[in-house]
Amino acid sequence: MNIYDISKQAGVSIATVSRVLNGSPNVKPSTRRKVMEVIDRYGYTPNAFARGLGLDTMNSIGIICADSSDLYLAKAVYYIEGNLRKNGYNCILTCSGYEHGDKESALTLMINQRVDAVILAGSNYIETDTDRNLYIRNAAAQIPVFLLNADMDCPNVFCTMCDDFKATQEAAAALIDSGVTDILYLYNSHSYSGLRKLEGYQSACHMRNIAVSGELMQFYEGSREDIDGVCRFLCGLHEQGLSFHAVLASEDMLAAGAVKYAKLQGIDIPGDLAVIGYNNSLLTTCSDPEISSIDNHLETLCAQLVRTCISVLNGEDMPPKVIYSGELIQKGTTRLPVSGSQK
Amino acid sequence: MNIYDISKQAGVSIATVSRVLNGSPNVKPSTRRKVMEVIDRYGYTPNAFARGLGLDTMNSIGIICADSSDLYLAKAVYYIEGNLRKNGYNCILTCSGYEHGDKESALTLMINQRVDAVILAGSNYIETDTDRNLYIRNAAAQIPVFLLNADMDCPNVFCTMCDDFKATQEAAAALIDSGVTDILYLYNSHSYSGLRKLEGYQSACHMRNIAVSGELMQFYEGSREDIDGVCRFLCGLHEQGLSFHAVLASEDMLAAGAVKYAKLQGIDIPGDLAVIGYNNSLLTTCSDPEISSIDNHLETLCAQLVRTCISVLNGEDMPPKVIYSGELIQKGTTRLPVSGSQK
DNA sequence: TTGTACGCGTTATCAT
DNA sequence: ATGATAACGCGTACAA
Repeated sequence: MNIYDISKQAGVSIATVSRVLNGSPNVKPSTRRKVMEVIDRYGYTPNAFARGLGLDTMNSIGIICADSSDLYLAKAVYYIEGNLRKNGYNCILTCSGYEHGDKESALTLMINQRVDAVILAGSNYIETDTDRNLYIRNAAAQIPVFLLNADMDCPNVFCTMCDDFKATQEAAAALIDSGVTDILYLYNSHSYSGLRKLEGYQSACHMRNIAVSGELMQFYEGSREDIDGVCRFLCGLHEQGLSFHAVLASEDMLAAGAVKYAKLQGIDIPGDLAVIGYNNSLLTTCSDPEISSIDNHLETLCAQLVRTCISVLNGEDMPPKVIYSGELIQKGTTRLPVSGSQK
Repeated sequence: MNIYDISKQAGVSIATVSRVLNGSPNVKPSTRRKVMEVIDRYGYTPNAFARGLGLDTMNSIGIICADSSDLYLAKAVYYIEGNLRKNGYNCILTCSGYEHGDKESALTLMINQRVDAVILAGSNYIETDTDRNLYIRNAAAQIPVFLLNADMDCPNVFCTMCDDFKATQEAAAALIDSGVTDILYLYNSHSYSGLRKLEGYQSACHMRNIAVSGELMQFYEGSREDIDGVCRFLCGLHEQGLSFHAVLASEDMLAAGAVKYAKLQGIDIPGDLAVIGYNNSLLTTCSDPEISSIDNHLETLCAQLVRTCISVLNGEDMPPKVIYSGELIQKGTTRLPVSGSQK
């Protein structure tokens, strides 16, 4: 069934059918009824490909993330997809992994699919070496690009992010103010936001006149799912004689490992070891005690990102950057006087 | 830049350009080089919409799941997407939620997008009332439908699943054989696989001549993310005087709640309470002790599902059902003599 | 080996 | 208010 068949059955031209289909006001009500009746009878829906060819859009938007099964990214994809669909857009999903080349080819593929826009979810799409971000710049020359939790100055690139620097800085400062001077900063990503968090930690130390020791900034190389690995990693540090009375982690999963470590070593939480995670994910409530964590309001971020996206596609002038604040949610692994987000 | 522009620049016809583009052998090497050179120079890629219109496919497949941020479904989406992409297909993702009407409209939308096939991930797409599965039957009349973890007899519907009945039955039997006669079965879904698991539990009880008490089969109505809610729920049962020395849960999240409950009540795990979850997800390792859980080999399932999908699209004759076995992975919340999967 | 011409199913621009 | 017809850009019979 195509538009010709419908037009014949309804005794009108294809132009009229098209008008009915697209809600044009220039159709006599009786004609509209007649056509609609035929459309309904045959359950006709216009061919999306032909429509796409004519309009040069199929109303679809690409979502690229490293790994949609990652707790945090999964949430992001979910929120973004839902919001986009509410606005009449389809979502083409690609998991690019963390390798540079794969990220680049994922983006190319997406553009060749002729999506209206592309969303890069996760800070890992921006690297410190600006040359390696060139492929995003090139993409932005063709379609608008939206970054979640990453920062890039480039025409047609729009960033929606949480101020990870400030959030981490405040959390670290709160820990210090509570009397802990040896905070272990634990991270597992060199991404843009990974570095911002690290800087936040360092900044807090400087502000409080505490020497930033290299040993207290530990990078965990293991799998993003290996909580036990984190536990072992910390036990290793412990055995090497490294002393720390707080763990500030760039991800909840690392914090969960820290809690396990403390239990294994018989260290009291939060008495002898405070633990703060990041993302305020399901992991924080699964752990015992529940993990204090920085919430970066992902749902709000995603809603805002999609709002920006839709507006840009509608030709509106939009700010290239929107920055939200994070917030420390205290649970069982800290006992800090005030909420870390109130400066 | 379109194919006409390229053909002019290369001094050939569009047919030749098309042949080069699609790797036809009937092109003189020198001509091919000449055309390729122009294509590369302009970075030309064929218009996907026009291609789609002509070929009646854009090589895209719809993935529908209730909630892509759910720990289990997120994994499923990830595995499926990766495998499909390896085979040259794009994935259009939709989260339908758990409401019947929304599931139906999600499927309709997908079909109108003219995807080559649609994958329904999660057992919640098949309901016990067969009338409510009619929309899937209708969809299958148009494109092949692939179900992950659900069972349906219908032409053009292909099911890839784990034998949840058997896995649960074996786990329950193992618990009983270890001396526990009051196993609390905890579940939160009336989906197809949810019921199969419940039946597995009941079957094990029957096999071991244990009366199946309605009180020992508890449905948790709260949020899928509220581990604390589960904990409170169990505390409530405890206060009401319900006695149970094992919890068999249809999902890891419920099991995590059970572990919390035991700790709160000072109940020894696994001594006085054994706990078994389902899915063997990240939650099992976050908990302390780590949670024994039934692994239904999701990655294998997804790989198989995609294999079937690709084969069907290639016109091969494929079995409508493929059923794998689950496997009990013992961790800290049980101490059963042998692996539950070896009967 | 290469080129011509048509079909794919829309939307949009003209007339009428 | 309605109809005829030209794009849209590609793949592909068919012809050469």
